[in-house]
Amino acid sequence: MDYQFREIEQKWQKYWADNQSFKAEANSDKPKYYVLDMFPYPSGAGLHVGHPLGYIASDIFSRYKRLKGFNVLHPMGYDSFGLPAEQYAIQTGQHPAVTTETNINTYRRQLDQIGFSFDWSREVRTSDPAYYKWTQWIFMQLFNSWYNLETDKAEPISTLIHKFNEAGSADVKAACDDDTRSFLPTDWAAFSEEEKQVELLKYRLTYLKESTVNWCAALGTVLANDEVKDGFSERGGYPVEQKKMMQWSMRITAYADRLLQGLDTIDWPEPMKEMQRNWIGKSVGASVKFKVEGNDKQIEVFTTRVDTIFGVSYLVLAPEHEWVAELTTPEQKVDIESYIAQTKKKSELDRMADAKTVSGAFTGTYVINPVSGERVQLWIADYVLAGYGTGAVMGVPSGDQRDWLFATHFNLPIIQILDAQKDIDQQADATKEGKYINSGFINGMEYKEAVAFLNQWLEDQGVGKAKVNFRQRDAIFGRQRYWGEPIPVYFKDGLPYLLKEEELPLVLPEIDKYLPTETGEPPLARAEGWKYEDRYEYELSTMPGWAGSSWYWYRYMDAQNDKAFASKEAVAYWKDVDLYIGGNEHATGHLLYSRFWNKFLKDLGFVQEEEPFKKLINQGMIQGRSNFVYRLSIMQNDGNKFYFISKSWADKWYKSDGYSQSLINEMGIDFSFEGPNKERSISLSGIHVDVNIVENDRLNIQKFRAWRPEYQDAVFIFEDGTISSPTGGGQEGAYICGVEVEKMSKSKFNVVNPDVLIAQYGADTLRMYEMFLGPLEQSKPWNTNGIEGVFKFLRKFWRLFHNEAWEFTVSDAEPTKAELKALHKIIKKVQDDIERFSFNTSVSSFMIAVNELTDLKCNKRAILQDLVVVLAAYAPHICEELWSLLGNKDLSTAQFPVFNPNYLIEDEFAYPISINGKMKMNLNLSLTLEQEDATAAVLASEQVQGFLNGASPKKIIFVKGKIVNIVV
RNA sequence: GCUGAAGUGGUGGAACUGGUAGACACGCAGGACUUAAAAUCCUGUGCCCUCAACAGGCGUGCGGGUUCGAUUCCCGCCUUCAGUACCA
Repeated sequence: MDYQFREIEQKWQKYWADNQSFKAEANSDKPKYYVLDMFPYPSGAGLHVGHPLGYIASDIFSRYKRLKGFNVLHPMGYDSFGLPAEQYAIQTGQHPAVTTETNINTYRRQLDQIGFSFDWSREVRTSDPAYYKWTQWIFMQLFNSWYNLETDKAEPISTLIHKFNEAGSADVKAACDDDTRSFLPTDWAAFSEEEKQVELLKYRLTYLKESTVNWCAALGTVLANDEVKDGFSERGGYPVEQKKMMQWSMRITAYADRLLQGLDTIDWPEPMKEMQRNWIGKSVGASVKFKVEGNDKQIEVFTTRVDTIFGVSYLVLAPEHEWVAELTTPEQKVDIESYIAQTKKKSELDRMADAKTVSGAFTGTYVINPVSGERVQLWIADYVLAGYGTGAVMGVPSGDQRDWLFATHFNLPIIQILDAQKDIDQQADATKEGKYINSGFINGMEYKEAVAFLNQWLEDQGVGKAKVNFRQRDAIFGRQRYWGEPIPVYFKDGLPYLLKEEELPLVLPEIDKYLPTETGEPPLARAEGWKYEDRYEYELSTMPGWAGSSWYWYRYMDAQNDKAFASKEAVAYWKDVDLYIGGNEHATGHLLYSRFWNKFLKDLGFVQEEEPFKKLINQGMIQGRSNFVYRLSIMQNDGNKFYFISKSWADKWYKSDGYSQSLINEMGIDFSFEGPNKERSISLSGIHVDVNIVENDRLNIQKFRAWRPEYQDAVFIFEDGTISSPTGGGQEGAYICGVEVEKMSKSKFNVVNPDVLIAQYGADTLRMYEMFLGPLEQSKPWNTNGIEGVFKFLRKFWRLFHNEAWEFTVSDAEPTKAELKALHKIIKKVQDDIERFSFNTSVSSFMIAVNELTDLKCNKRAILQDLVVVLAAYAPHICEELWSLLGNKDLSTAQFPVFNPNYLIEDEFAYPISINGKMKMNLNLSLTLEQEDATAAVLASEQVQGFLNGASPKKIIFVKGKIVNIVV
């Protein structure tokens, strides 16, 4: 029979499901291999053709590893809490759990059709109480922990309490809030329970604190920094403002250094690591305190160039700095206030666009440089950010271009501090070369010496010290939304307390509608009678979207466990993710938070590895490829007329800059409008057309007529200039559409649904075609143009096993040398390609192999059986069918054929002969020949002599098995 | 501006450590089969000159360099995409 992909694919998908063919073994002698996909948020739109790209790649890898003898864990699940379901619930009143369930079913159906080897017995859903019980449990562990800087890890809060009891706060080195109190053990003992809790909260790894948050009024919730783009919410694009609120936070900054160091130990794409490094933003420098003249305040600044401190000619505060009002002299008050008013008006976007213009205002106050005792002016300026460092900066115009511009603009002194600084009257020179001048006690020193000396000096004087600063802030961990994990906390006397472990999960209560209350409280406040022990108010925020995804890979290891998030044995066996495939949009969100929670869980001994994802691959984005038809509209006195003109005519139109009578004549259009503004009554517009009725940019006229009622009688001017008959029918020319690459979206009619392609070509073709498209990591527009080629390949492959009458026929004859060579070439190629994630090149190689074997008319079992296994990871259905036709069972338990290099050994090679590096001809030479004999043979060739044309070779390069180059 | 990735035929792309640039596929053109179309199969296909073949010239964003030999290495520049944004 011909290749019947529909029946074959359905048959084997059912077989795999019925037999649980891809269930990972819990205990196995085989080495483990864990392949993870970033699990999807099940959106209402379902999968488009871009989503499965990474899943296909990881599936090929998983199936390959299985054939190579690994116990493979390859699970799938759903990140099923999230805003869209809730927005939909607000609009329709439908419970988000219901729509989520529907969406998941759609996803599952679509995923199943593609033939993935997921172990569905381990499926997880973050919105399932059996799952979020453990998300809540981890939250509780974080609440019950503090970060000990001495041991450099998280510890149970009990060890901190023990320290407080024994020695008070003195010996404690912790990652904590800035406003912790100093106390003796006797003070601690005398604290009330409430006071103790207040103090401990400042140390906990998740804590409640009044913080400035990104408040999005339109979404009614706070957003994390990585959910805000240019002052607008990433989702929806609503304005975001800064607002002070009591919020749960995660003390991720405690792990900043470890998150940074860990990057050097993992195999991730460099850009991804770089993004995380930038996000964490570590800078090494010093903090220095400047005394304010006539006030007992000290302004602390952070600098990465403490060595330039003698060059300070002014100090700047951020306009939002809380001391600004107090430190402004009465004379300057008007200036400062008008400047602040001015900066407040500027949105964040304006501030960015304005980066080049210098602005600021003098407070009238002076501060004292602690190293020189000099008094310098205190300014405010919006180039200083309140949120970074201390919100105060020292200005060193000779060494920093921005400071130089500021000083020049406001006529402040520019002091040279290094003898190597050049042209500082033209611009700043940030060199670290040379020796210090005008720099008091560091005069004559060099950079390294000066930094070390100053850091020590500042510390001795108590006016500063070496300091490391991070850009990263603690992560806000609460959303004023319904569809998320409830935070397992209740409040007693205004203080937060955890639920008992056995009270988990704290299940989301039912509410009447999914909106904030009239008083602005989160939706959970609507839940009637929802109180802890019927008395205490629960926390009304829910967890942010990233909570459930920050540990899910552990749940897959032991998904049904109700005693622990995963058993110790399961964690000990699977350890970490060997290969993680997903998009790079999660660089600073999910991937950072996951590493943070992982390190925390490791500190407490729940998991074993410092890093959860050993190797990471980013699949590129699939963009949409939109098609256009060009509609020529003619407004005439007797009504409007429309012509759809094919692409080359549209091109001509645009080239002639619009209206051209000669072009209109050429197209044979009757355009008899007379009067003024003739050219304005005719216009051309490109209109998006559904890509599903276009094939290879050629419009399917009939489908187009049926697409929209108004196109039913459309008139076309085809590529060859002929005009369609208004009623359609008959023989018609080609209408070619225009093309543009855009985001894949419904409104652009460029969404390609995998279901459609699977119906037409089958899952195996889709899988291979998605890989064939290009390197996995590259972004590219989706283009269905080449899919036929892949489908033809699979038919050709099928054909190898069948005779002219489509009867399954294989021979048991001994394979020839050429056949073995073709086979072993592909074995090696696929092995190498998969190991380096170059899936596109193996698809080409499969085509070559099948072409070769077709030419050889090979239908030998000895060859084809191995070929089936080699192709199995890419096109599992057709291979499983052929495998069973060959009389075998369960391809998933087969072994990948062993490559034998002997079959590839050649005794001759067609050497390319080049003259002066230009290839001229090929010459067959024995591969046993060495330099001397080979060159002799080359020169003896008549053809070579012909090319030399009498010239005598100066030198002959001979690279065995590669090339001969004759230099004349 | 900074950081990162990329730039190869009409198109997607290949060439893995410097060694035959354009594999494989799409598209296109021609042919076979067919009453016809579809499907299938065969042939050709980087560009230029040439009726054509032979031969030749030019060709991996641009300009240089290293080398017997560069898509690959080095220097400078241009363009596109992504991330980031006054980070002290």
